[in-house]
Amino acid sequence: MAAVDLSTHPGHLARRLQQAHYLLWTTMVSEEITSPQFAVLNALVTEPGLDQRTVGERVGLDRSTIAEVISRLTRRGLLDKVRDPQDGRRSLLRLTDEGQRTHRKLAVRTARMNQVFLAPLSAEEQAVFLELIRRVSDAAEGLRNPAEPLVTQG
Amino acid sequence: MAAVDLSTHPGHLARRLQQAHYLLWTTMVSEEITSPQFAVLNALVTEPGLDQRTVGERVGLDRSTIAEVISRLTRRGLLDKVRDPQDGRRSLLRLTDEGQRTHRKLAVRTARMNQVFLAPLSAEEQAVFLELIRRVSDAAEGLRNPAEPLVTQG
DNA sequence: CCGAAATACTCAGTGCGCTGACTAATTGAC
DNA sequence: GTCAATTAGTCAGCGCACTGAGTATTTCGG
Repeated sequence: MAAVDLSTHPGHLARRLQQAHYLLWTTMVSEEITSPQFAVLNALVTEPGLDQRTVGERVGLDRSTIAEVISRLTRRGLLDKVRDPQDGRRSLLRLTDEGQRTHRKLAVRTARMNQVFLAPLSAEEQAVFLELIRRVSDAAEGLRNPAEPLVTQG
Repeated sequence: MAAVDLSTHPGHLARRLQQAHYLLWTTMVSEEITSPQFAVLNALVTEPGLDQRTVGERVGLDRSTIAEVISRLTRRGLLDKVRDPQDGRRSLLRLTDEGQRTHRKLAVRTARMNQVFLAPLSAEEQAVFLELIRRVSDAAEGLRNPAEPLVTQG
């Protein structure tokens, strides 16, 4: 008794949504390169030479996870990783030619996949969908760091 | 060049949404019991005595993952697992008293958390949000099993 | 200049999520 | 009744995601 209807729980739905996306990704985009890995490649297309931490920030991965993702991409030869001569703490990242090619190829497939994924929604619904997810995520993200409390009441 | 704007990619947003939810869950609901674990408890409140595979189906977890989740819940003493005397392949699951109590407690907190999570949206937006996620997930899920092709054209 | 604080990264540990290969039990065709 | 197919669950392996502890490097206060 007193069980809950999970289909009204955004967290549960978010998990299901991600699983659905994973499924579509592996069938329509790539079985080798994952969606987070593609996100990293994409970040480095825009800003080559970023350090590891910043890439993680761009794509929304913490220090540990980004380290693993990068190690896999490096192993596959899609990425070069060098110590920053100016700051020995940093690792600077750059796509290899192979990484560039892979990004281009997957970008095309990803666009197709997104169309299929969103096909059940009308064009207006698609826009609303993306906007609502963004707003909810951003707001929750904001709760993370109390962002230097404007006035420490009391 | 030719980089893509990930904020228009539902998969990327889905991942961020789940991370945001994870964050809120651990701070507002429980650091011990995870959201998928709660989903399992919840399924067994409604239908005690379900077998492992069916529970997985109810909450959307594959055979391997559900096995791990159940093993953790069993270790914590929230679940009892017994071989089905009628069918020796099955494991039948049932909440312990402790499991019942835990479910009740977390159900309350989860409701509060959902309110906070969805607070950035108006009431109508919240309804739309949940409905759109459901439609997209269900549709993608449907692509999984071609559902016995009606007519094998050709 | 020197020591403390901050910063970038690594490592160990936990948990979710998937696949493919395997085992054990049941069911069904014959 | 026997053998093949199906079904439930386990196990190994990969990958994402987080925390907390530890290391190396830089920066900053004095």
